[in-house]
Amino acid sequence: MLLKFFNLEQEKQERILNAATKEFAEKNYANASTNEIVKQAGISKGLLFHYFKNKKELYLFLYDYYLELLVNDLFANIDLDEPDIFNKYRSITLIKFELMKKHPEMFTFVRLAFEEDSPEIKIELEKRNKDILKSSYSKLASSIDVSKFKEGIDIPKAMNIIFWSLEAFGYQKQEQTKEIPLDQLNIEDLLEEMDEYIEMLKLAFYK
Amino acid sequence: MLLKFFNLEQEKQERILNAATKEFAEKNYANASTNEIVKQAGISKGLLFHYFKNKKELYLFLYDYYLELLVNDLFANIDLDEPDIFNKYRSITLIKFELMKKHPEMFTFVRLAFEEDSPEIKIELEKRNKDILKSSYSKLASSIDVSKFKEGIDIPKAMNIIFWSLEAFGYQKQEQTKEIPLDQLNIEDLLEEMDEYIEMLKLAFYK
Amino acid sequence: MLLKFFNLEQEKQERILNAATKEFAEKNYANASTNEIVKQAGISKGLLFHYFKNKKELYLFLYDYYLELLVNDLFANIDLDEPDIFNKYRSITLIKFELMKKHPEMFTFVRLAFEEDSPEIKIELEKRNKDILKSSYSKLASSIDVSKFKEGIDIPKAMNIIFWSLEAFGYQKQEQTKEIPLDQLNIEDLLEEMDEYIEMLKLAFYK
Amino acid sequence: MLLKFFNLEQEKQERILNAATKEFAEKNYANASTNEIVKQAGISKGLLFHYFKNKKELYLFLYDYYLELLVNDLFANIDLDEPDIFNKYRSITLIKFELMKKHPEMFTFVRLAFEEDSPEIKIELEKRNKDILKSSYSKLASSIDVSKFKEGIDIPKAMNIIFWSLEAFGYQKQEQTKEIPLDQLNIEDLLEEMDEYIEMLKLAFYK
DNA sequence: AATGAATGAGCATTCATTCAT
DNA sequence: TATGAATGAATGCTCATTCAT
Repeated sequence: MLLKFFNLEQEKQERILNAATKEFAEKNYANASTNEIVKQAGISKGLLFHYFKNKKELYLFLYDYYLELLVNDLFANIDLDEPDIFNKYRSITLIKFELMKKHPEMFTFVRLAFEEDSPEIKIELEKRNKDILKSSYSKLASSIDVSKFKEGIDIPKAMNIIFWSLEAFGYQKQEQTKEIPLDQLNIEDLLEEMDEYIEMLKLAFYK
Repeated sequence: MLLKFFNLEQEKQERILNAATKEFAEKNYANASTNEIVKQAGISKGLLFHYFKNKKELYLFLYDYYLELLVNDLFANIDLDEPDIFNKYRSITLIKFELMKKHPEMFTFVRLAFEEDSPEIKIELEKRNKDILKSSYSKLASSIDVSKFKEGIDIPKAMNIIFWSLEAFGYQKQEQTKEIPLDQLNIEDLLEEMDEYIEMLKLAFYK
Repeated sequence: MLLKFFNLEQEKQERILNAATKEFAEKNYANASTNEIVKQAGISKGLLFHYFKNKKELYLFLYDYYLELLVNDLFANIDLDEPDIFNKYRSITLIKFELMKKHPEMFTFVRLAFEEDSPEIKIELEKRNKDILKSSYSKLASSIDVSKFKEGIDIPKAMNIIFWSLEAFGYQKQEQTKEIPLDQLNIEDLLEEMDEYIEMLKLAFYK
Repeated sequence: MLLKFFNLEQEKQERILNAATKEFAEKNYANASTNEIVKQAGISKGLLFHYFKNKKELYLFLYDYYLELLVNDLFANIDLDEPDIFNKYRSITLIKFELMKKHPEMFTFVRLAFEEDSPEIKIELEKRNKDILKSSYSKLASSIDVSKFKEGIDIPKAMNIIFWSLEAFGYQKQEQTKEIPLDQLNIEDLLEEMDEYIEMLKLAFYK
């Protein structure tokens, strides 16, 4: 059913995708207006609903589309066999910030999607996330060399602490840099601060 | 201007508050319908707007009302002079979960408020939060006995890791217990698991 | 039925009258809000409708009240026996402008009433005006010394031209002076210009 | 943006225009109900706002539409080079009454517009009128042959008197004929009476 | 006399979606 | 494939008026 959409000329596809992404990223699902989307995309009302049977499907299509893109980019750039969890997490963060710099609208869209409250959407989103996150997580956790951890430590819990701390650090930075124009975002500085946290966590949990 | 509302008979006040809280907690600000609220509260269209000049004021009233309630409850039940950061944080969590059990709708409302995207609301919310959070945080951090921390450790960073980890733990549990009927929520078990994390963090950062 | 109102303490009567006059003068009948009136008057919703059974009756009461006041003032200050139509009209204009200076709100109210479009009101207003205007006109026209007019002239028509011209002049001035603060209104200047028109009309129609 | 509207089938355009004109002419801007308009026009709520983004734009569209129509009709039927001010004014009046007979609702609408009090509208209307009236007036006054006026007379003032008197005459007649079914309006009689006024004014101001 | 809580029909406007062309 | 006219339920909100106290 969505093949139809991909048969459209590339350029029109992009206009539609960009317009929709922007609108959803600015307003969230419920507040976004299909009217605004078609206006921005320069297409007719009918056409949008020709390709996407309703607003919900359009939204979910975008979500799937970007999530795949994100995951692909992630796995393309990461060394899955990296045994050190800190190195691994460090590169994930690096990739994330670079993506954020390259595709800010997509990034905001996806982040907003995680906070989506509209009941119709929420359920669908959670379904998708459960699978994705579980499989991604296991891929990331798989090759970790647990022998580096101190003896007697509860390794899953330790990894949770590491994960939560670095995630929270990243989120905090994202919030702080929201006002800063993205092209001035200095990734070097970010990583430097992150490394200090990593050092502390290493000291805590590594032999 | 809001004194008017408090002069209403207790029972009607509650009906209105409950109906509004529920609606906002289920749908967020933009999606919530004042129509639905009055229907649920069993009052007329006009009455709602007699007491709250518009949807925004109603929402913000609820937010202020609950935030005060939350903060009061917190500071009434916490020992501010407790010098051990873990003990302190542990009791905060305990209070939070008990509040959640007692006033689940209020809790969801406030949590949702933090993720609110509607621009008109967001700004107002941020104004309120900046003050509240800053003052609350400083009250909580004030009496902490830093002499318990290992020599040479970056204490603010360590406290961040502690804060982030326990916060994330709480959040994760909240998510997991969302499906569970709240009256079956076993706080004992939660605390037990939390204590394991606390133990690990103590080992990591305390002398 | 309105006796009730006049039994109120003087000061409250005035507060109500002033508030209502101001509101109607600013917004016209349909747009005026009884809510705003009671707020301005510092009385309760119920009281207003205790004294005036509805908005319409309040409006019409004000109209009657002011029209009588206006007509009384006019006839108290004018020499009805003045035989020269120009002198007579000149003094009417003088009185009008002085009234306008003294009671601007009342004046605006009455002027607006003449342009009222709300169907319910319009009919009532027209009923009142027909009587008032007819009787006033005849009083004004009665003592006029027609012997001053040129022979062979159609006197009623000539008086129409005089009446229309001076009325239009007054209206035009009123429009022009709308922006000027009323206390700076220079009546001398107005009369001087008016006298030039009067001179031309005398030349045209008088012997 | 309004081209959309003109692409509608003629008949539906007219139904909408007529319904709106009638409603505004009967009730003025603030009191007119878009609900009533769509009901009268036999269209859906949404459609009206598909073509006119809000009530204000609809109103202003009608105003512009009719004013242009009026002005065009006027200038198409009037001899701009007619040097005699009375002849010129006489034909204007003739055209006006014929228009009134042909399009009574439009006429009432425009007349009412001049008395509009709603602030949002008033400003827009005044903007439009300032230009129109100025340019129209100058076109009408341009070719007047002032050599016909008596020596020593203040010509602008004389022209004011002429203008005011004939305008007032027209207005009075309009009021009087309001109750009369328009198709019985006898323009001949009107002109005859008008000519008597004209004769008096000529006698007064012409050599 | 005086209050102000309560009503509910009414308002303008928005919106996703359908469908004839 | 593409248009955009058309729908009508739903939205937040206002208002004059009533009525128990």
